[in-house]
Amino acid sequence: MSHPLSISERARAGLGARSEGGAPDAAYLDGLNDEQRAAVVATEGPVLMLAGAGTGKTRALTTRIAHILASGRAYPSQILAVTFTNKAAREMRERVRGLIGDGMEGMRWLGTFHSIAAIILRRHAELAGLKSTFTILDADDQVRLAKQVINDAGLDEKRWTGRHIATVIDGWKNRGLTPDSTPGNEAYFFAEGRAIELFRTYQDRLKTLNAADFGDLLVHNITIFQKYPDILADYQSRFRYMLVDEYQDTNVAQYLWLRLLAQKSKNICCVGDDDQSIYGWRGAEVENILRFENDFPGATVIRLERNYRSTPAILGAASALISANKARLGKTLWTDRQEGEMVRVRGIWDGDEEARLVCGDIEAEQSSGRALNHMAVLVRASFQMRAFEERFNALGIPYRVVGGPRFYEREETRDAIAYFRLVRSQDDDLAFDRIANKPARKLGGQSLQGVHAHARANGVSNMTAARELITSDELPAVGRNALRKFIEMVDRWAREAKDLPPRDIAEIILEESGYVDYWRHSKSAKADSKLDNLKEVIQAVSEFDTMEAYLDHVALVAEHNEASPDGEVWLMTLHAAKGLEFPVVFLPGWEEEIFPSKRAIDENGEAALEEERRLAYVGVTRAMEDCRISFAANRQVYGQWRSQMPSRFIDELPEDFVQVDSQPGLYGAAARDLASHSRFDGAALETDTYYDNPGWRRARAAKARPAGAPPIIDGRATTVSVNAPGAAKFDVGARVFHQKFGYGRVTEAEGQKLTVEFDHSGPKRVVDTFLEAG
DNA sequence: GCGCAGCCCATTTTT
DNA sequence: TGGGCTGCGC
Repeated sequence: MSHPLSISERARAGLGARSEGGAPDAAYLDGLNDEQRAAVVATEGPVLMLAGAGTGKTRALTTRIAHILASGRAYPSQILAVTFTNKAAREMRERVRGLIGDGMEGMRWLGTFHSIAAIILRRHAELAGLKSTFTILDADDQVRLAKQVINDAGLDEKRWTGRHIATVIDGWKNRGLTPDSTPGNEAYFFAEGRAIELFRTYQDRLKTLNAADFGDLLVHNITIFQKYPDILADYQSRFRYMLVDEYQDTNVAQYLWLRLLAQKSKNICCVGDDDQSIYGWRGAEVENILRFENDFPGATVIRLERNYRSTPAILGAASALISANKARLGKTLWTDRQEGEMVRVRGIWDGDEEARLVCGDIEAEQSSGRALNHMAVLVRASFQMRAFEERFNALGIPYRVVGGPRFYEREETRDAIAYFRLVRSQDDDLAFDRIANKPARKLGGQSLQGVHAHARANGVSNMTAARELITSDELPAVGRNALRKFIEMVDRWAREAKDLPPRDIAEIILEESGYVDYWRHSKSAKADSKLDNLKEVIQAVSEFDTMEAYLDHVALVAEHNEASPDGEVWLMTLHAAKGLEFPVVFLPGWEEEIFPSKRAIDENGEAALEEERRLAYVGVTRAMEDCRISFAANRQVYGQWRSQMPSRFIDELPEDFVQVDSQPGLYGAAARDLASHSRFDGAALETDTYYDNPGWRRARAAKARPAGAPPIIDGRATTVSVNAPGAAKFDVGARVFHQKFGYGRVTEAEGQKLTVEFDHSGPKRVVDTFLEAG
């Protein structure tokens, strides 16, 4: 393959004669700070741009692209710019367009890792044993396929779930492994030691289905690059400049892919923030960014540390928090802003109360003129959302949950797409299975089992098996006729698809298949919205020139632009909040076992704890003006009341930037007084600042600390001491009483934290201040 | 096919 | 606690 430089491409890019040397005084450099400017003009050789939260990294990145183009270093088609999300890709495209005007059509290598890898793989599909029309499977298909593989292997599907094996296989692919290169010892614990065998079967099945899953897109690329040096060389010389966004989130496969491509030009600029690496559990390797200077010798490292987003208190709190991590490159965010509120930390009696107070704050902000969409509630896990949703509904506060079930994951959209997939690629058994009898067309379990058995016995796809079966008498006449009709339909659509625009063919398929009628006649309450969604599908299809393009879009751009009205409070997980910013941010549920998540730590120990801490850092740095952290002393989790400890992250916040508004005595001597009330009036507590003054804090700390221990002197203490260590008031064996759990006996004491065997609710960990002598 | 009872489980989820 | 899945009975 050759890559002639088209003149029109140059013209579109607005390029004059190519000139060496940049134009450091060009207008687009105006308004950049020194570091940003350095990151823009350091075009040659490897560059690591360590860009802290809110430091204008996208601006630097897009200006860098503009600079490369404007200085004639490369044509748009010679720049590879990869992101993780479509949203980021879109934003980058728009912003580069804003800088250079036209010429963006030539920038065809700006996209997500997966979309770019898919383009490359389609060009060389046969080298990976696929046809260029291969289908891209989504996560759901992967699980279903994995399930089939487990069943075929005769393993117990309950013991080894499809999801489990799919996750294991995905993990290997994230590391760039194939069945041949996966170390044998890794499979030992999975599926009776047969995991690699399952991996191999899974890959064989994919080939038969003419399909690739997400991981394959990258792994096939890598395999092809390694096996065919001429192809690799071709891309190496094409991509003169490479830019990578969110480098801290790259997995091994992506790293290998980048390294192969960058070997020749070495002009690779990776942008990221090790402190915001929160996808380790999905295969992201923070080490990639930590190791950058070793991987790319002679690399220039540029730190963007000037923050344009947040107040000094927010930055101070975030910086102190993240400094507890060991595995980091180290950055210090600063701002020249002076003004701003302290970060507020509030300890609250229980989870419901927390939701009430947060929503009360939101209403108060709203009535003082703050727009609802300038506020966000960020939680660790989605189960925490319910309390807030209930409260929002009760108060009539409009809110928006980010990240719920997505358009392309809904049943009806997936069904519709399965029809399209089958028409395009009749080997797509997953699509076949999904819709062969949906709507019911008398293709019951018997007939389909017959199809499967025949397909497996002859090593052919379900469609092919079906074709063969209708000419034999292996199936009962009813099934045979149904199958024949089904095949005829699919064949007819496939013929029509050659001549008709995708929108028309989509409509024909959905109508003639009876799928639309299926929902029209459905008594389900959801039928109307399903029908609306099907219309949406057709609408979406009509925006594409070919069905192939639409299907790729669906697989790779699993998002759907839905109207996003203003005037709604945002409610989402911390993960979903990455990359966003809000004037006011609420961070509830900062309690041990919830945040940091117990499960994460159980699974991954210290590394997971650091990742949880990065998540906390991401949360705090989303706030522009006002950050309000809270924790509850009691919380219902899975229907059980639990006594909660404040998160260790609370203790890591610096006192200088934090104002504590704990409800009086939650973790101090007044706990019993407090506990004797049946409820707390949120409004009263909010104005109750009596307990929030240094004297009270000192008194509280003094009461809590063991006799003889030095007092905490105000101003000297470096952390917030809501959780000051102290001696337990009760000895092991003591009878105690707790407001929620009743009577019990102390079985273990560790500082103020006691384990109590309650007579009726079993063993619990509680803080001694909640207990009275029983 | 459907409806219901019982059972199990329960982070995060860019593509 | 509650949702999602399964298996059973019609």
